[in-house]
Amino acid sequence: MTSQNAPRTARARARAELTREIAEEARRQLAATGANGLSLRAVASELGMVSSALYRYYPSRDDLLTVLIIDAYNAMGEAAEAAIADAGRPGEPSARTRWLAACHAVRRWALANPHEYALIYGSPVPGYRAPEATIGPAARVPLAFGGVLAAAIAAGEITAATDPGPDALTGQLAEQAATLSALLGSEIPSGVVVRAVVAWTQLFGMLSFELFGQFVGSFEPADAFFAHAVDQLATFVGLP
Amino acid sequence: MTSQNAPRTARARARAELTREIAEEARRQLAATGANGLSLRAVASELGMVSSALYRYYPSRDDLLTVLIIDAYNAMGEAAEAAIADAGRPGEPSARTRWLAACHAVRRWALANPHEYALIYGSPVPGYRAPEATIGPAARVPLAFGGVLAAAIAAGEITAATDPGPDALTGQLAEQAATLSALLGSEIPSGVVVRAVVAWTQLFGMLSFELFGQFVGSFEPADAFFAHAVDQLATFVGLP
DNA sequence: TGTACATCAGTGAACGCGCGTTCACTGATGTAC
DNA sequence: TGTACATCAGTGAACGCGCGTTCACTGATGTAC
Repeated sequence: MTSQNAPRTARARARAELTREIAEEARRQLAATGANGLSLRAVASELGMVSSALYRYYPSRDDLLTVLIIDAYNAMGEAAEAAIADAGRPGEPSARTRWLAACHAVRRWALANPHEYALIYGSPVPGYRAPEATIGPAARVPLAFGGVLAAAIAAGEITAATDPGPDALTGQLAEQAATLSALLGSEIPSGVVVRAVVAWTQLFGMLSFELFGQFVGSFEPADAFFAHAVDQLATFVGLP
Repeated sequence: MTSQNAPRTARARARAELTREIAEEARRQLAATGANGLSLRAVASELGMVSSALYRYYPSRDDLLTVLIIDAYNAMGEAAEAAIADAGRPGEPSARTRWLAACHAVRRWALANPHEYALIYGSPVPGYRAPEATIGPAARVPLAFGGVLAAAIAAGEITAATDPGPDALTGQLAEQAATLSALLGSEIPSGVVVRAVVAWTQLFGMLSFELFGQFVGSFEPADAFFAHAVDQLATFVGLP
């Protein structure tokens, strides 16, 4: 996002600032109306410009959307990472504490930014194809959870009872889990990796249901259910 | 959807038929382009009519959308119910077999109808407020799973080990679970109900990730992971 | 069975809207000598 | 330090598109007597 050096000239400074301001205004409109309500004309006029001027900064609407998507992934990733770091302060924090803190931080972020959540975890925007630049930021949350697990393994905090016979993996799945485990750069057993992915999908399943209205009439408000579920799944993953 | 009696006059017959054909054409376009690509003008012209003629059949675009949403919920519900019924043929089917059959049926339907899945489980259509008529159909899938559980309880197939101390529920959650249990009209323990909802959200979390592209680069194709996960969660729910 | 009237389906034109994107332009800012 | 030229930001008009919805209308279908 930032160029190689701090901008020297007034022109370059103005450009950097406006590039940021456009994205910020777009984010504001996204938060207010959702991805479909994001209009270049509205963004421009809010900034006191004419719509065609935006093309000096972003080559198309999709590029602006990409920036918002990347920012949303990064914001959620940061929220999870910060929660994990903060849970580590008082002397003896267990991996489970950090794991649960990350779950709650992800939910807090999602509830505070429902349209940005929908942008990255809802139905894909029609006609939009995510470029490769989104892959890295999208991986931050899973990597944060993976980091907690890796540390837990290193500290011997994962109970061996979590990957016995029933977790024996077949061909395709075993390969995928091994690849993912290697990606996390650690010695997390495949069985634990798969259970973690189960917990990860459950987490986002709950959030989508809560935000998209599937809990209306049953587990709404979902606070208690959420807390209970992440707790049970932390155990499921093997965090004591 | 159907009027009280079979239509007598030619006019009434034609009306019933066209009402259905409009919805069918709309469903076709939804499947091809997604909810945003659904245009009254396109539907009308595909049927050889002028767009304003649709207003004799549906008062607005939102009403047509509502029909599609209800149909999608019903289709998925039927798929689950049929799978459960079919899993009951050969003499001694366990509740677990039926549960797993329902999970796989839901996934099969979702993969075959990705845009309809996105319509009901993706981000809400902007500006659209779901009317009460969608509540019943939306409940079919959860009710189908609930029915499997209720039968399992009646047959003594749920292991008691699934709701011990750790499943003790706090105020809000206990109430919600009791309400839901009563709604299923059976004696399912609250702890089992909550675990079933966890499994339910996990199921749809997986599907959304698979369909919306979050598994790209890790658990894609997701067949093996899906099978493994629903198996583990059937155990988690307490189905032996 | 036949006629007079009411109901209803479908037409075609129009309203009013907003969108992303292109393009030739002017005037300010920056750079090289 | 001053001048000549190149770069770039922002303008304003326009293109071409498609959308949902309204409305006065005509002609066919149905109904009552």
